[in-house]
Amino acid sequence: MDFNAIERKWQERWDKEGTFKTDVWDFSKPKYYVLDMFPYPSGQGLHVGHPEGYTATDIVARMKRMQGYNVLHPMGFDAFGLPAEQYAIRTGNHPGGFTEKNIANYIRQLKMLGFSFDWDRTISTADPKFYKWTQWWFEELYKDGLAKYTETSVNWCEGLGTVLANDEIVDGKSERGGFPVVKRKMKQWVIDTPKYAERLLDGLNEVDWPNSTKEIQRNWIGKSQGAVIKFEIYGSDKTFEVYTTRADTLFGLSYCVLAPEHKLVNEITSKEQKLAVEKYIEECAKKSDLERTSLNKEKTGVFTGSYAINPVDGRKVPIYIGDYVLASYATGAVMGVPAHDERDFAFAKKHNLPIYPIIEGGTEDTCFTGSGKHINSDFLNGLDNKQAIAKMIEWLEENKKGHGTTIYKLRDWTFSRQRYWGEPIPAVHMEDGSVKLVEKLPLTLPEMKEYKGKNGLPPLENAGEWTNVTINGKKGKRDTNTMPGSAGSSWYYLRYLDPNNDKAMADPELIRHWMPVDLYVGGYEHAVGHLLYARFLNNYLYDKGIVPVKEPFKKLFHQGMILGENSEKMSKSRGNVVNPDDLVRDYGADALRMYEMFMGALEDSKPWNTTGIEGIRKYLDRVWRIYTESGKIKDNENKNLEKVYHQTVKKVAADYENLDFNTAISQMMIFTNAVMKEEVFPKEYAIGFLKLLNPVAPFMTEELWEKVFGNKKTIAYEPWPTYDEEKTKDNEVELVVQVNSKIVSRIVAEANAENESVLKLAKSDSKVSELISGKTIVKEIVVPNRLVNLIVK
RNA sequence: GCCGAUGUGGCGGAAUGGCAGACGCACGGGACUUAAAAUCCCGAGGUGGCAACACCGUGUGGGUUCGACUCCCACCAUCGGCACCA
Repeated sequence: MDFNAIERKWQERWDKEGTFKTDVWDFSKPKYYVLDMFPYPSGQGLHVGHPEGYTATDIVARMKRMQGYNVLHPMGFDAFGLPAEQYAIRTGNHPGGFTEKNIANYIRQLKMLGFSFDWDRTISTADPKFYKWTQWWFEELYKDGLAKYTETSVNWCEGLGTVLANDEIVDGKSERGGFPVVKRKMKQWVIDTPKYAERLLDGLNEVDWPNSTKEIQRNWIGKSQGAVIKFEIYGSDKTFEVYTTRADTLFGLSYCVLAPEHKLVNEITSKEQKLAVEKYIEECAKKSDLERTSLNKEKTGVFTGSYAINPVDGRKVPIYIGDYVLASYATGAVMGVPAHDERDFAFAKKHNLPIYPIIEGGTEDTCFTGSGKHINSDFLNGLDNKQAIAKMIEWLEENKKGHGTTIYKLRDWTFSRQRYWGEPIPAVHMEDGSVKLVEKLPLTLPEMKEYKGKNGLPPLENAGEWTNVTINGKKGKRDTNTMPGSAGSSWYYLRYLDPNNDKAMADPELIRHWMPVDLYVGGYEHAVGHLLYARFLNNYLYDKGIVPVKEPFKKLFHQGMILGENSEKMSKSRGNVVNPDDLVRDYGADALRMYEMFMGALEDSKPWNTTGIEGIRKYLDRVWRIYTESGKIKDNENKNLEKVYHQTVKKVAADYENLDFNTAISQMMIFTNAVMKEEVFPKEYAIGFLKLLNPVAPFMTEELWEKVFGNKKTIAYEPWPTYDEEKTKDNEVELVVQVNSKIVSRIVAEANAENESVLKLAKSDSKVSELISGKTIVKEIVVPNRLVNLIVK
């Protein structure tokens, strides 16, 4: 069988006949929206990991079509990104051309692999028709006060010459390139995602997502309940606030620490300490995040010369600055209770500060973080931690010294990138310092002679006239930053519904009909970045009445990684990369799809094995021969195959639905193994099985559908086979008989027989009766159709 | 350190609390062939035994249960996430 020729034939046929075009306005059938995370079109083309997730969704899409759903199964390209920009810098060519070429190659490969995408709806985030609407929602966020242009402390990456968001940093280095990242103050566009923190947390309870992903998002949002406590400064009218989850330990206070960047530091530093404090601040500023965290476990700090007054007992305690306190979290100041907090303990030890135990179990020279009764704590004495926290917050609120509060770790979404190849931020900075939005969208990227930024400034600074704008006679300058990669990917799933609409993101009626996405499959690495931003934006669009649901992705699944044959991550340097083009040439797309689905559970990482795909190729050849050469397919019945056929129809559909493709394929193999033993393969079963196999191996099954059964129309919309539950079961079943939980025999009984008769049968078995004779039966256990267990003494 | 996941033959992996190892790969034997490949049939967790069969066996140690890969507790290992978040 010439699988290459067959696959080519059907690719062309599907293309020509528009087999997989979706009429999104056909509301007569139930909808099913099945989506893949769209790829960045790199110069290398697809790697074998891509077809894994794409085959999974394609199988579901194909089955759902046959089950009568109107299926939307689109594909597009996350086309802005660093490699294209670096290519442009290197060659002087526009990154757009490079990107388009890569997209064309991706489309070729995706068609080659037989994915049933509707190619009329494909999108590219770098297309002005698309990013017009990325810019549009940015402007809406600005109007609603959620996008802000402010001076903030940002993650600056010198190596990339740009600012990065928290999720783009791994171990204090940039995710791309691994360059060091430092904190820097810059005027930046940021989006107020923390405003949605609570809702983003709540929404996780509504969605069918992997637990671990939900947990990662919960940790990232980082909800914390505690109290803000207000401290007065001795001999001054200034105050500052600390945040603590352990308000109950206020009686154990021995000092306070402000972050080095805290705005009060200058004002409260005494003359004597000024030099030391300034030196310390300077040292901190120079350190990267990495140095400040991992290399600096020692709790450094400097005394400011000022004292705070403990609001609950009036005692004076010294105020320090120390970089273990983060300016960006909560109030940027903490209270030091060394007796009951490990970090405070380490700090106190280093700086010779007193330790006041206030919970039973604590001492003056240890750190006790457990629970216990409070002591030396006035009105808290005798209470446990939980009661004491509540009581203290009550006291603080009554005395106006503080209040209970909830805070989140989730930070603003840093939205400016100092790059060329991204969506231009549609804002103009006027001479008077105000910001005006660009009214006519899209604001397209200008052509450039030079794509590299100069002197640490964004490349668009060199765009000449493009940057200068006059609005109502007043001069201004365009924002020269571009948006992050996560901007376009935060809403692309809406655009597939209506990719050419120039009046809206998509027609409101279509959004109402098609959202949410029913199944979304993509890599685990997006567990926070993309998946959190998309949820944020969707929630926002929900508030604006644009989207009918808060959560955009009802069911989410992460495919695992395909490792090299040596169980290591595939990489050029390890020399263990396998290429989809080669595999399709040698084994066919059907075999590649089927093998990747058969390797193991979709979510697991699993090593590539060349003999494995050879085995699948042989299996497909065997199926081909059964249909074309065996002469077994006849109109006759064959009772021998009845049960296994109905079981197979049942199991395959259920497994596809649950994305358990490996066991679905096993079941299909069990079925064909049974067919191999028979002389007659009833035509009804042959057709049914072909339909079951079609989602996995679409090319070969289309060919057999035409060649063997003489059909002129595609199999893609043929009704999905049904099964008869009764016929999946045996009339007779074999039961295991145990005596004292040890298997001693097997009996054959009628299916669903009464327990009484099964027991009788079991006891009459010769081996069993031998073992139980002369003994007392203490207990009789019958598991219907499975087992009998007799406990004897 | 905290959170999450995983641990089963030579390998990839199956098993609503009920026959562990389905299905496949690799392997061994056989048929076909002058021969090889392909194909088809058969075998196979480990140990002992000619064999029937016996014993052992799902990371380790306990527990619940008539019965545990499955549930509970503790521990070990691997992977992923967060990490001075007060």
